[in-house]
Amino acid sequence: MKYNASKCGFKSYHVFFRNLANPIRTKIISALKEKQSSVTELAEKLKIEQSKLSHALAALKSCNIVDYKQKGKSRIYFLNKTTILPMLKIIDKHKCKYCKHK
Amino acid sequence: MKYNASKCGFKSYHVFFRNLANPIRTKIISALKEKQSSVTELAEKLKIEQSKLSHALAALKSCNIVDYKQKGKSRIYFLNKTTILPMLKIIDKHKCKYCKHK
DNA sequence: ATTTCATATGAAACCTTATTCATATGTCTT
DNA sequence: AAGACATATGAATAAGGTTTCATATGAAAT
Repeated sequence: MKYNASKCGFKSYHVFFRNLANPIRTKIISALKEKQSSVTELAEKLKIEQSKLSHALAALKSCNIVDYKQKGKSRIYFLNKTTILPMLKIIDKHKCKYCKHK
Repeated sequence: MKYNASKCGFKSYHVFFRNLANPIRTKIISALKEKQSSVTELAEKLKIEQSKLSHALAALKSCNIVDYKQKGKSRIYFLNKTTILPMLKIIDKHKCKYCKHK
């Protein structure tokens, strides 16, 4: 995937969704929902190698889904909760509605 | 992509998002937001060939993003507005916030 | 300024998804 | 039941995304 360097990494809906259409990236989101973390912390918690995480985080950041603050050598990534939490809530509700039987 | 035949086509967020991560599918959503339509109508309006649309609609239906009612020979597809409209609204807002300069 | 720790980046290999097109299925009309 | 119209489906190929791994960059400590 190629990421737009400009401030906003998407012009159309599908580019935003594409960013979320990946298991590693959604795992990162779930983790950051609980607690902001450095790449190393995410790597340990999720058992995902560093380079994969960096790639994934770059993608998420390109659409402003996450951001980070530098803290010493580490980058502490945090979730854009304003956008993402209500979004996940909608999906939970949707799932609930159509997957009652599971 | 393979679609789950069971009622609910996704177990994890990224599968739901993956479904929306495609320009044809988001175009269909935009079209259906305005007006429910048959495949032929969509084909004309969006200038997308029938077979592509059928594939795309099958994907969207697998996650209950659209549904249809049979009407004669045609299938009238309609959007699951309950889920999708608020979702798009969140993205619009997000975009607005980060793309002011564009 | 060198080393160490933390993270990012690039490119090839690999894997997944989309497109295409021929054909099948389904529904109505006659 | 045959024909016409509408949509779906399958499979090969094309297109696109992800993983991997080697290397680069950056920040702090010595």
